Amino acid sequence: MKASGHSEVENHLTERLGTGGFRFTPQRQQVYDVLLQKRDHPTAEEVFIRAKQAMPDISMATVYNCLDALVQCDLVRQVQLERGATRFCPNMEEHCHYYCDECGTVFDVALTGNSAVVPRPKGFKIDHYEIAVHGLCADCAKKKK
Amino acid sequence: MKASGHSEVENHLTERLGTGGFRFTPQRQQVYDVLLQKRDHPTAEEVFIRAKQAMPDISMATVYNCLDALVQCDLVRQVQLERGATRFCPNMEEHCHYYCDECGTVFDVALTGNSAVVPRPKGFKIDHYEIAVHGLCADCAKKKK
DNA sequence: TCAAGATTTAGAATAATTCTAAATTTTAGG
DNA sequence: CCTAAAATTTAGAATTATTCTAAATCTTGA
Repeated sequence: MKASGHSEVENHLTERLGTGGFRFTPQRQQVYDVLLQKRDHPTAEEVFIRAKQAMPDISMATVYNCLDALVQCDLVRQVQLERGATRFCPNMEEHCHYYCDECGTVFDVALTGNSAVVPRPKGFKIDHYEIAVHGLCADCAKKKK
Repeated sequence: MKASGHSEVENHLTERLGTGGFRFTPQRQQVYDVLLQKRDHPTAEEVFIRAKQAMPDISMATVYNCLDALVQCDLVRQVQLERGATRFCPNMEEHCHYYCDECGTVFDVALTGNSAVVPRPKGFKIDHYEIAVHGLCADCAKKKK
């Protein structure tokens, strides 16, 4: 099932953009859609390629602009897992990223109540945190054995 | 007090390099020393600049080579906090990184027993994890208020 | 003492991101 | 509806970060 129908997601997007002082634009919607439609933590480059399918004239600079706007609106997270390109993730629930150092796959695992509580050092005002778990995914672990 | 005296750190370095299939070299020692001497999570560029003070002929490619070797030997961690340059950290204890989005300062906070337990998804073989906490450091939080 | 393999080096090449300036779009006010 | 101001988009240049390459140098073990 595709998250295609208008209204809900789109309203959310418009509202959040507005709150952040940004305008709604078709490009921002397109970029957000790309992230929602395939949640494989794409890089900006990959988002660009996918967005071009529906919007052939979109430019790389715009993709970065859109991604940055979405990040500032708390609709999308930036994820840094390795040297090189940043990835983007539209899942705003508390979760960790599991990264396979062998094949590069990334997946989310929700953080439930008791797991992962970070210390609160005096005076530091926490905005958010990112947990990246490195290792071998089930498939690669099996192959290596 | 500087961690200058030979033997201990140096032995550890030699041993770890050996285990990882690497040779001990003065450059690797120098790069490791730079990381130990000022634990402010420098980028490769910063390591390069500092290393050159004691070893003017060292090259950037060597700095990367040394950092990579140290990372593979579990003597150093790579830390990705923002878009852009990777940082390096010689603290191998379990800890989180607190990053001030305003001024860019980074500091470590040890993870004590009860804090931060990541889920163990079936089949995934965890190698290590990185926790990055974003927000405002005490100083910047104060100024903003 | 020598050959093989590892490491270093400078510089070129590539990749990722940011910047720039002009064109376009959108918005609010009249 | 019309217009000026502000935001956004665009292509391409510029910058930054990292990787690659090939030649020179250093180990190391036979």
